[in-house]
Amino acid sequence: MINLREYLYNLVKQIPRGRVSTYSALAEALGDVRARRAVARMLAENPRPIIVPCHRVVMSDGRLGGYSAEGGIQRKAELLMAEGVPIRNNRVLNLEKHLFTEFRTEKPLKRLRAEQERLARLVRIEDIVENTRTIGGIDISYRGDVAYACMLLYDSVRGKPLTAYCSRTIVSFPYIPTYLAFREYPAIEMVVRGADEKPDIYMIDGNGILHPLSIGVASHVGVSLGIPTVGVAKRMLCGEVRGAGKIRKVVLKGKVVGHAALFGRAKKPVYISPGHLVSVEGALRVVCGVSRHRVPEPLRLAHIMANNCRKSDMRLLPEFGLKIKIIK
DNA sequence: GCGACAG
DNA sequence: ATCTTGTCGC
Repeated sequence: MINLREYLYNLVKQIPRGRVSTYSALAEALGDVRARRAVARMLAENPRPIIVPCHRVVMSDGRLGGYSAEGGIQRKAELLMAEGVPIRNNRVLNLEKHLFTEFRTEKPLKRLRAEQERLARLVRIEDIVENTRTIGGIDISYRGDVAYACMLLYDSVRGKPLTAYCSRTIVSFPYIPTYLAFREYPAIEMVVRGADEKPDIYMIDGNGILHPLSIGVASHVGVSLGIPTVGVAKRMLCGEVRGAGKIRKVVLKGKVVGHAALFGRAKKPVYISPGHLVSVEGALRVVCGVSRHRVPEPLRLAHIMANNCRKSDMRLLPEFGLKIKIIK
């Protein structure tokens, strides 16, 4: 996987002295304006200020934005003025005149988009599993760049958890809306491949085909590993909710791609969509079968376990009376 | 105040 | 997702 962070830092080095660029322009140079917040985050964590001149990156309206390096925003203003960029009231004057956007770039996010399009063509929305007796709920918790992933094997017949598989990995790819899978796939793959039990279906925290390119993290994982997956998200990424009642349809580009469902005493719905090798109705059925609270049990418990992994840095104590296995 | 795009 | 105290409600 491409190191987007270093790629960004190299783009920032292209901004000449006396010029400035913007978070959006850099996101565009990475290949998608959706990455603007990720650009801001990565620059906030810039380990080599001045060498990577992130002080030359400002907001689209000319305001300076943040500067978390030594000296703060005052220092950012001083550096820019010393380089000949006029600043008044923490704002770049005549931004157009000083704006640099002519980056030499291969727009790496475009390649990832192409990869998503390739995977999207391989998604199969049809039920291949008769009985989804066991479900593997997968969730990830983070501390900085450390990802604690948990797959919780859940017995949907007896309504109880069986085993928790936990792993710890380092992530480098930032969170960018619609590119979530590139951040989470490695950790998910590790926990799926490392487990010595195979659930009948996997439930993943995030969307399946309820995604602008029909390839949310659940579908991405399903196709990449050839496993049946269901996506369950707590917030809406795209599409429209139609109808009334506890279970409503979610429509995207004129097609029903999932459901918005209220479980327990929830006031906010969860958004259910097929990942791979399951139908829209099949995905809903699987989730309904294990839902007592807002979030379905396999994911709710996986979430708790992943959090425990993070807080204890993997020094886990037995909980819920289930088996815990650490994947190395 | 609006826009506010999963984790 | 994470940063965060006490507080509210079932």
